[in-house]
This record gives sequence, C-alpha cells and structure tokens, in this order.
Amino acid sequence: MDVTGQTPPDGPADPAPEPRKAASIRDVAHVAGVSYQTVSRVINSHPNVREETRGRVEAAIETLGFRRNATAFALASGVTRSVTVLTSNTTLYGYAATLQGLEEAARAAGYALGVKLLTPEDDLDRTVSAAAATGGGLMVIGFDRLAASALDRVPENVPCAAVVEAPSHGRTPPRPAVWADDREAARAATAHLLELGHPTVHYVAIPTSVDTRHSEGPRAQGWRGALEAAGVTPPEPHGGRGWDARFGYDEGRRLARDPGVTAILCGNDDLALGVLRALHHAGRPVPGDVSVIGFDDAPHAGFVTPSLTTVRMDFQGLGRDAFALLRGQLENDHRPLAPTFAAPDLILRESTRGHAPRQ
Amino acid sequence: MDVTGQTPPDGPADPAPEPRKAASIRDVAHVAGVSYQTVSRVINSHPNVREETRGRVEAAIETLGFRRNATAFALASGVTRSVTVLTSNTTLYGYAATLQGLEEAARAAGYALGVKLLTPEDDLDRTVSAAAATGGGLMVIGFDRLAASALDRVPENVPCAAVVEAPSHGRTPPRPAVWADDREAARAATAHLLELGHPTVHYVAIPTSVDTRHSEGPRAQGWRGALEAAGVTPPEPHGGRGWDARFGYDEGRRLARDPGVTAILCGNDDLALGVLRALHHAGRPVPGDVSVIGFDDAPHAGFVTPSLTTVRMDFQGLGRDAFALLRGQLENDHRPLAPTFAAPDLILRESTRGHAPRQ
DNA sequence: CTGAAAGCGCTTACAG
DNA sequence: CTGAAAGCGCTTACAG
Repeated sequence: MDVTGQTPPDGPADPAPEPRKAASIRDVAHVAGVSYQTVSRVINSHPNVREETRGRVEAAIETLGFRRNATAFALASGVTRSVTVLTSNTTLYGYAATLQGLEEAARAAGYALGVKLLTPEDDLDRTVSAAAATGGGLMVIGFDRLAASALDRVPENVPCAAVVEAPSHGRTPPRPAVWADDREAARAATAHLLELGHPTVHYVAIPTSVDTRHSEGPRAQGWRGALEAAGVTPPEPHGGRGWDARFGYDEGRRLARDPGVTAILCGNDDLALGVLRALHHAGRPVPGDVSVIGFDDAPHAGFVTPSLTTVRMDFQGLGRDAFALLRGQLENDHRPLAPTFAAPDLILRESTRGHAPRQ
Repeated sequence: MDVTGQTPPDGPADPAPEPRKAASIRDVAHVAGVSYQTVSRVINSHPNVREETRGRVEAAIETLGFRRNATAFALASGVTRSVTVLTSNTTLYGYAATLQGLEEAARAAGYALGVKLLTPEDDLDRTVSAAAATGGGLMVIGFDRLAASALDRVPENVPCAAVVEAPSHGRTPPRPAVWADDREAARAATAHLLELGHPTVHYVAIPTSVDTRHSEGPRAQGWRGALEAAGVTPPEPHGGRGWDARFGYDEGRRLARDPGVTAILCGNDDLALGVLRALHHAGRPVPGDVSVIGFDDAPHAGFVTPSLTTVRMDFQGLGRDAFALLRGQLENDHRPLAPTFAAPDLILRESTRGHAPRQ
C-alpha cells in the first residue's frame, strides 16, 4: 500500500505554457485605443464613459484576459479589504467554526481572508508585526494564552478585533471583542447535574487564555460558582493542559478510579469523548453509573454512543460578529449592530441521567 | 442563559487612540537624517551600509514603530510570497488537515496564506479570477466537484498546484498535483474485510471530484476492484451525497435492515460514526454482528466505542508536498523533491472482527 | 558607502 | 466624456 502519486515536477504532458506576464491597464488601453485612465474608469464602473468606448475597453479586457492587479489597487487606492486572522489552531472544533464564521462574513463583505498560525516557536512580536504590515485588519481568535498575548501585542494604530473568552468581572479586553457567556453556560450545565441528584460535579478543563496561576477560565469559574451556590465544596479541577480526546482519556482514567465520581463536566466535546472512553475501559457505564456533559456541540457529539449531552456554542456567530466589529474600524461609515450570535444552549442527550444515592 | 458580551462599539474605556498613519521609509529617513534609499538598504539588510548609519536608521525605525508596507514591497519588488488556497470546506477533517499542512509549509517558507471558500452560490470564474489577481500562487484542495471545476478554471499563466483525489488510469490533473493512493487503500481495506470471512462488503461513499454519471471516486473504485478480484459481485454503493455523520446515519439505517449486511466500508470516519450509531439503534452489535471500517483516521476515531478501524491518511503531508510543488513554480531556483507524505495505512481497531458464516 | 532617478500598476484629483 | 499629471510606498539599477 505504498503507491502514491504526484504530477511530475515538469507539469502535465503538454508543453508548459510560458507564464507570460499579465496584461496591465496600459495594455488594455493600447488594444482599445484609449488612454489607460479610461480603462481605470471602466473597471471601476465609473458613470462618465461613452457606451461605445466602454464596449471597446471591455472587449480588450476580454481578449487580453486582463485582471486588475490587487496589489497595485491596494497601494494606489489605500483600500485593502483584507483581514488576517491570528490563531493558534485551525482544526479544533471551536477554532475551526469561528474561522468559518469569520470567513463567511469576510466573503460576504468582499474581504480577502488571510490566516496566520501562532506557534510557541515563532517570535510573537515578529509574527504580529508581519501580519500588521499587510495593511488590512487583524482578527484574533483568543481562546488560549498564546493568542491572548498576540492580542496584547497588536500595535495600537492597526485595526483589530477579537473573539475571546468571557472576560472576568470588570476586566475589558485590550481591543474590541465579542464573547459568549461560557461562565453562565458552565454554571447552568453544572446546576443541571446537581438537580439530577449528583452530590458533586468534577471538571475536566480545557486550556484557557487567562493566567491560571492567578485565576481560571470562565468555564471553570461557572462550574465552581454553581457548586458553591449549592453549598458543595468544589473538588480539584482536572485537565487544562490539552484539548483533545487523549487528554480527556488520561484524566478520565484518574477520575474513573474514584467511586465517588458520578458526574463530570468537560471543557469540550473531545475531552468528553476521551472521558467516556476511559469510563468504558474502567467498566463504569455512562449514564448508568456516571453522567458526562461536554461543551461546544461538535458535529459528532450527537452520534457517539452514548450520545453526548453538551453545551451548544455558536462559534460561527461569534466569528461573524467579530468581523462586523473589525469592519466598523476599517470603514468609518460601517456601524456594527448588537451581537447576533446565539446564546449557549444546553443540549440534553444520553450521557446524563438522574442519580439515585446509594443505600 | 442568554447573557452574552461584546465590547461596546466605541472600543475600550480609554480614549480611542486616533489611528495615525503608519510611518514610511521617508519618515524614518527624515528622523535618521539619511535618504530613504538608505533606509531601504537597512531594512533589506544590504551589506554596504556604514555601521553608524545603520544604527541611526534602526533607532529611527524603533522610535517610529516603522513596519515595511507589504503591499508596496510586493508591487515594487515583484515578489509576492503569498498563496491563496481555494477550498470548498475548512472544517471537515480531510480538508482541515490538508490546510494545516499547507499552512505549515507556507509559514516555514515565509509565505502568507490566504483562504478563499468556494461555494455553489458564488460565480466560480469570478472567485478564481479574484484569487488569481492577488498576484501570488493558487492552491486548490480538490476533493470535490466544485473544487475540481475551480482547478479547471485557473488561468494558465497563474502559478497553481493542487491536492487531488487519485486520478483514474492514464488521466492527468490539469495542474501539477499530489495525491494519496485512495484506490489502493480502499482495495486493501476491502480485502481485509473479505479475509475476515465476510461474504461481501458494502460501501458508503463520500462525494467525489469525478463526475459520478460516468465514473466513480477512487475509494469506490478500490472497493469495487477488491470485490471483483475476489469474485464477488459488488452491491450497489450507498451515500455519495454528503460527508458527515448524519448522512452516515441515514445510510446506516437502510443497511441495518438487511440481515445480509455484515461488513461496511465507509468513505470517511464521520460517515462511519453515523453508520455505527444506526447499527446501534437497530440492535446490530459492532463488531459482533457487523464490521465497519472508516477512512482518514480523524482524531476521535480511536476514542469512540467501539473504536474505529480506519485507513490513516497523511493529509498534512499532502498539503506540504503540494506547497512545494507550487513553490517550485514561484521561485524558479526551487525544485520540489519527491513526495514526502506517508502512504495510507490500515489501522486495526475494535470495529472489525472475523465473520463466522451462520449455520 | 550614499544619494537622485525611474518605475511597479494602479487611483485620484485636475484639466479640457 | 476623455486625457495628462502626480502619487501610493517601496525597490532596483545608475551615479558618484
């Protein structure tokens, strides 16, 4: 099974068409027998052009296959209509869905979208600087520490907006930003588990954008708050060092060993999947013995067995709204409206069930 | 649960810093007391600059917060170092992983990466044209019909490469491209099921880039070929109209009704998840009664229960290699080497088991 | 080692 | 309605 393929470096069989230079407005003007300014008027649909002239120019554009050079346009006009999104991940569900919302909104507005991945290896200042030098706006998906630092480093005079974790009481993101109420969502999910009769709820955390030496993420805060409101002392939270099922599995194994554990809230659905798997391996049926709630409502959450009770998050809506916020800075006539994204919503499925206290 | 947040449109509390214009090399030159050409030499690390002059210029750059305007650089120098990837999806595992490989390779080479989503609604020619006008290279992720059409429409004189489905015998992609051997992978997976004792294997297809009125995708071809080689008449394939678990679930329900179905190959892991779920609902245990194989080895495939036997695909490697192919066209001194991506690999897990013919 | 000129492909006033 | 000029912020020769 090792046959793989590639078109030979020399390209397809037919003789490689020499990459002749693209036509410019001067070429078009020459063919159409007008000055190049007139060509500019035509491609910008300026009203004051004689119909017959316009026709000649359009014909020339067609025959030469002219496409306006976007770089020259940007430099001369000063309008860039492009956004670069800074993110530390593109494949995790929350990031990918946010990116998708961003892309949709950008496309609808006629903006080009660039993606620049943030990595711990690359110099953050250089990365942010390079992105800023593009001339367009900057968008940061600030779900983790790395992205939060990037957001802090965006030069003041470059247009920028972000989607972030719900900020703590009284704190304001360094730039215009949107967020969902993760805190309230986690509180509600935890309260649901408590109402089901579980004596306490354990939490397996995702990484967060806040400095965990001094604080914790909004989802953890909501979980903690719900327990405290019910008068139960929150157990030590787990996780916080990774996003995927493998981390969930590792934490799940630990939790499975404790017979007192009957309810687990996970920071996302992938962690929950890992926890489910660990509980299965430990012979602890879900939801018979343990109830599990995920977070995000990723596409597969409803199709695993047991299907996952989870909190649906409208990442695409966040992305759209964040773009509107940025666009407001880029085009001064454009005023972003109130948020349009949907609030988090607890989706009840098979992985949770009422808990009857043991005799 | 409806509290959501957004920074007020006016921005953070502190008075919005007026977006003063970015400094140009002339500004830097003025502050440093040199001509702007000298500034150009410094920012391009040209050797012939007196140490003391260089120092003054660098100091001026620092105090003014100068960043070279990428647009002007591109226009003046003619080097773009940017790639726009055309894709009809960014969230499905195969697409997202390919994109990630592309991004990594682009970043390593110092290229900016743009993403342009292909949709059935937008005019394909306009979309492709707009992307081509960027001046950089074009990259297409050609896993579906829409993307394949986009690839066909890329003007001959714009640098372009693609990652595609394995082309049929003797056919060549319209542009330099890389591909994994999906056909052989599907053949091997099917043969494995046959060796396990299953009398036949059913197939739930993903959409494909080929015109299904005249042909079928490479994965389907491999599945069909394996059956025919074993002397069994291939049953009618299912699916082909969607990628996600819901489609898999619908097809799974149909298959579950047929007691003769004991082995199912799915075009990807999401479809397989849906099939698993449908079999569960129909009371047909996996792998006890039915064996299921997925495709791609998505991150969660190993964590569902039963864990999914699947074909691991190196999408990231494909993305990297495709980028090298494109770079070869953009920089004429750069010669792409032989493919470096890993061949598809069958990963045996819990969802498959030997089949003992019923008495 | 450093400066003055021309130009990348466009647009935006300004003339006529 | 259409053309000639100046300029966007840089780079690449060309001088000295």
